This record gives sequence, C-alpha cells and structure tokens, in this order.
Amino acid sequence: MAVIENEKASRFPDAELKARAAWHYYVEGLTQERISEILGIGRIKVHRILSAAREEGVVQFRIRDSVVECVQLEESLKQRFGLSQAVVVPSAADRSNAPLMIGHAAAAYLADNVNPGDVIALGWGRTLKFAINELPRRPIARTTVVSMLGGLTHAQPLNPTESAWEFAEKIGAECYLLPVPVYADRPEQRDAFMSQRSVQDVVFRARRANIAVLSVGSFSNDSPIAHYGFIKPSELEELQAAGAVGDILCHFIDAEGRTVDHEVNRRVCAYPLQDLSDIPTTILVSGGQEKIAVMRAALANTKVSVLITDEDAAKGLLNR
Amino acid sequence: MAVIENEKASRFPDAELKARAAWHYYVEGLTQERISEILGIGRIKVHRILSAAREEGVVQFRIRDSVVECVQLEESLKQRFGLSQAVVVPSAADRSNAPLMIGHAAAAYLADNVNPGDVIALGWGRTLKFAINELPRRPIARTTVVSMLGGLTHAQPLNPTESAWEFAEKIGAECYLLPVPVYADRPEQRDAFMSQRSVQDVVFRARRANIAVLSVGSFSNDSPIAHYGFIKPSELEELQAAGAVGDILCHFIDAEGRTVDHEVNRRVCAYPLQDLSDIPTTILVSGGQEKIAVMRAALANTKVSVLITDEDAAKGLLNR
DNA sequence: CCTCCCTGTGAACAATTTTTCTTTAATGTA
DNA sequence: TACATTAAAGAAAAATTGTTCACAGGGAGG
Repeated sequence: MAVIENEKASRFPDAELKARAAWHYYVEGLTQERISEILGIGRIKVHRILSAAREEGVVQFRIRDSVVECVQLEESLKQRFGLSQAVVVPSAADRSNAPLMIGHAAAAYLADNVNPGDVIALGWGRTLKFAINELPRRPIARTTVVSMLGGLTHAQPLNPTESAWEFAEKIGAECYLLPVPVYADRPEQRDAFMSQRSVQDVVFRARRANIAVLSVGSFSNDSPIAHYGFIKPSELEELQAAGAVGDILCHFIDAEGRTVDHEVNRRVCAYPLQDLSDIPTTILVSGGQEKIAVMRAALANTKVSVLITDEDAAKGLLNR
Repeated sequence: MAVIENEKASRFPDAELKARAAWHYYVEGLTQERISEILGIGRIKVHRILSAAREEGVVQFRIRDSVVECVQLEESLKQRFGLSQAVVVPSAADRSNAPLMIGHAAAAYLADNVNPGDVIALGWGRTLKFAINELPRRPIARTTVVSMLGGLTHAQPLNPTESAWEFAEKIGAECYLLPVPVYADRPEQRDAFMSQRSVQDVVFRARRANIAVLSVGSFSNDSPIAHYGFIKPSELEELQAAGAVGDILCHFIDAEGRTVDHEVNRRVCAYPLQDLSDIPTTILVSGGQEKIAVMRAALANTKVSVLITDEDAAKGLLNR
C-alpha cells in the first residue's frame, strides 16, 4: 500500500549497458537470455537492467495512433474551456496509475513544445514527476526552469526542488529554485521568507516565464500533500470544512477556484496564484476521477491554455 | 529460413483497440490478462492485437541514451567521409536483424529531419522498408515523395512503389512513382520506357528533391535483389566477375563506386546514379557486415551527407 | 441443403519473464 | 580478527507471455 515509493535502491549506473540491452530487447526483439549471452552477464541482470531502463525513462514507448474517443473529448474540452490545446489519454485501469499515463502524455507534449529560449515555471505533483522522468534528455538551448514552489525538508523523491532540477537537467536548462520550505511554520515566517531578496528574485523570474506547467492536488488520501505529514490531518479537515476541494500550487481552493481563507494558505511559500495570469501559456497536467472537482475549480479561476488529462477526468469535466 | 516474409495474414483493422491496448500494456504496465478483462476480449486476442501494434509501428520504442562507442564511431565516420551527420546503432546480434535496427534509427532520424516543403527522393531496400514502417504517421505540410526506382510486377510487400506510397501516406505527402518495371527485359526497352514523358516528369521531380534517402544492396543471398528472381543467378555471377560489389539504386557498382559495364545496368529503370549529386542532402541507410564493401564503394563515388548504419559496418568502414 | 473453405477463437502447452528468497561477496566497524 | 551491514548475484518458484492446434460458426459455391 505504499503509494509513494522511495527511489529504488538498486540503480544501474551503466548507461551503456542499459541502452544496449534496450536496443536488443525492444528493437531487435531478442530474449533476455540471448542478451545475457551477448553482453556476457547473467540473465537476471539483464532483466534488472531492462527494468531500470524503463523506470528511468531510458526506453520510451510512443503510441502512434490516438484513440478516437479521446480525440473527440479533446475537441469538446477545447471548446468548453477555451483551451488552445487539449490532450486526452485513455484512463488507467488501476486508479493509481493515472499519473503514469498522463505524465507520459505530458512528457511527449513538452518534448514537442518546449523551444529554445523558453522559460518554464514549474509546479509540482506526482503526475509532473512522471512527466519529467519520461522527458527525453535532449538539450534545448537557452531554456530556464523556475520552481514555483518551495522545497520539502524531507521526502526526497517527490519534491518540487528535485523535480525542477531534474527537468532542468534533462533539457540543459538553467534552474532557479525557491530556497525556502513550501510551508512555513507560521504566517509571519512565510512573509519573512518571501520577502527575502533571493526569493523575490526567483519569483520575479517565474513571473516572466512564458510557460507554466502545473498540476492540481485533491484530498484523496494517497495524494502526496496529504500523505506526507506537512499538513496536519486536522488542518486538512478544516480546509475541507471551509470548502476547499484541493490545491493548486499548494494553495487550497474552493469549488470556484478561489483561495480558501485558512491559515495554511497564509503559510505557503509559492508563486502567487493570481500572478499565473502573467504567464502566457499555462499547461495543466492532471487527471483521474478524484481530481475532477479540483480541476474544474482550477479551470474556473485560472487561465489555462493547455490541458493534459485522461478520459475519466475529461468526461467528468464535461458532464456538468 | 524465409527471409522475406509476406505481409502477415491476420491484421487487426481496429486502430482503437490497438492504441488502447498499447497504452495499457506499455505505458500503464498492465498484464495482458488484465487488459483482456478491461476491454472485454480474450487474453489471446489482446496478445495478437499487441503483436500487430508492434509490427505496424503503432507502438514505437525510443531509446534515450546512446551507446558511448556508437557516438565515437559517429564522430570518426563524419570526419573520415566528410559527412554532415552520422548515426550509429548497436549491431544486431542476429545478422538478419540488422535492417530492423538500422531502420528503427532511420525512422527516428527522418521523423526529426523532414520539414514542411521537403521533396524526398526515395530508394529501396529492406532497411528502408523497416524505416518507413516505423515512421510516425504525422502529416508534414507540402511534402513530396518521389520514387527513384521502377516497380516490381510481383513481390508486393517489398517493392519500391509500395514503399514510396507508404512513406507518402505516413507524412501526408504527394507521391510520384515511376510507372515502369525496375528492370526492363532489354536495354532498348529501358530507353523507350525512360524516354516516356510521364517517366521523364517523375525523374525531373526527383532531380529537384532536396533529400535523397537510399540504401545499398549486397550480393549476400538473402538480399532481396538476389532473392526475388528478376536478376538471373547467372547474371549475378557475371556481375560479380565484372567486379561488382553490390548495387545502389539497382545499379551495380564496383569497389570504386563506378557503374559496372554489364547489360543489367543498361536495363535498369531508375534515377541516374550520377544525378544524385543534384540532390543537396543524401541519406544513406545501410549496415551489417555484408554491406561494408558496397557501402565503401557508394561512399567513394557518391556525395553522401548523412549515414545511418550500425557498429559493425561503421567499424568495417573505418578499418581500411 | 450440404460441403468446403475461411476466419476467428480459445484451450493447452511451451517459453519467457518476473518475483522472491538465498547465497555470496564486499566493505566498514569494533 | 571477528562481526555486522549492505550490495550484488544466483536459483527456484510463480506469473506472464507466446505458440500451436483444434474446433466452431458462417458464408460461397455446389
């Protein structure tokens, strides 16, 4: 039941082997045993290398044809929410795999749509993590990645800071991070943090981004924001009682997309929600049944240009 | 031992199912049994659909990291043969899979390097067939594909005409074909064919292409040119005796890349070899041990700008 | 109305892949 | 040196995938 796994203990650092094995297995169609002979290593090691290659996004799967129904949903979404583009992928059969599927599509989208010189303001979430993971490692000139969120003190693997860094590394971008925790202990501290010159500088850079990539979080209990302990369960209940349906950039919002009046929202160290409108292109990457409410809220009060989601969410959003 | 297979008998026309199944299997990582439950079809059918999806290039595998040694070979090739670009992939473990591997790389290259407005002059070969098969089906505006070779009367699956058509369809290009057999029965007939207005028109279009994509053939007996019967075994022997090391655009050439003086070369209905220099970018897609000699010959006497090959061939070409 | 193919399907079996658990080796620590 | 602790490799079992074969409709032609 561990929803958020730590980084796999065993990593194979040898990119050479991973690439070679992947070629033989996926492209040539050899059996793992055969590959073990060729590479002169144990059969099981081949298997482990291939697993690592998949997990790390060294091999990527691209599905050429899209599903008819998804294309129809894309059109409807564009029309309904005034999007410039929409991407809808089939829903994951296992609920918990939604981030995987949507992340995959997001990676493909970003690979095609990030251009030299772009400045990307980055949010946070499991879906985004998957997307970044699958992003091809190809440098794009003069790009910049700016994190819109502070970092977590614990919880390495799923961390705004970590994600931004990984993204930047993949595309050879400069990387700017908010050197503060995502939630300060108390509102006054937040204000102190945010007024720091270095923080203001990063926020300023984010404001000048031309692409914002973000996700929304729900209250389902496998949501990372709930799963990690940095928001107390009691606070989560209070937020829900106050009408919150989820969070965007770690700000909790109600069904109309407005920031809920609660102390937690005064402790968050992040790019200000209302300033998202300063960024020309906003890409919202989220999906799955349980995100429908938040997504609707986010779409209501945030100018989203591109929506990357799955069938379930698309249908949910369209069924008023 | 059937080297050149006919098109698989069983095709699944339902692109919807293929795409859905592929998503669940490759992206979400479900088991085939699970997918069968979801889609409400038998497990075995899922398996067959997935096979079809792979064969038809509906799912594609992309390997992100390249192999260090291959990168080094690419550099050496560029320098040695004055190429503007080189792509080297790991060699297939099973000799006969070389076209698969190289074709895969060629597809990736073409997908990234064909731009709107391009006119592509196309050669022929098993490797090219695989490349075309894996090409993503994405329209590229105002493109044109021109076949540089006549067609075969039999042998549907591996046919210059067929290949050109498939290529054109994939990228939404206009398609021009040479409406003559690749080898006329007698030289005078060839001249008659080639002087036809319609033929001249296509050749003219090819001459104005900006990209030529071609392959070379060797005398190994699984080579399509030998395998199909349109060159008699006795003629093949004569050609070899006359110093031919293989063919390029169905012209047989000697080790220096010059057209061998033999009747067969006077019967070929194809774009003239020496006119390749009129096309700014020439991409040579070939590899495998047995192609080294022809490739060297082709490189010696044809201005090749991009070479897509495998480790074996790369090493062979560099080891003088 | 009855064959004869032809196609699609599933069952049974074989091969491969994946997981789990054990063993081995390696490294650091008292 | 002995003792942990951890990482890597392997063997065996379990699960999944791939192949083969036989059978059930369902037209087309007799």
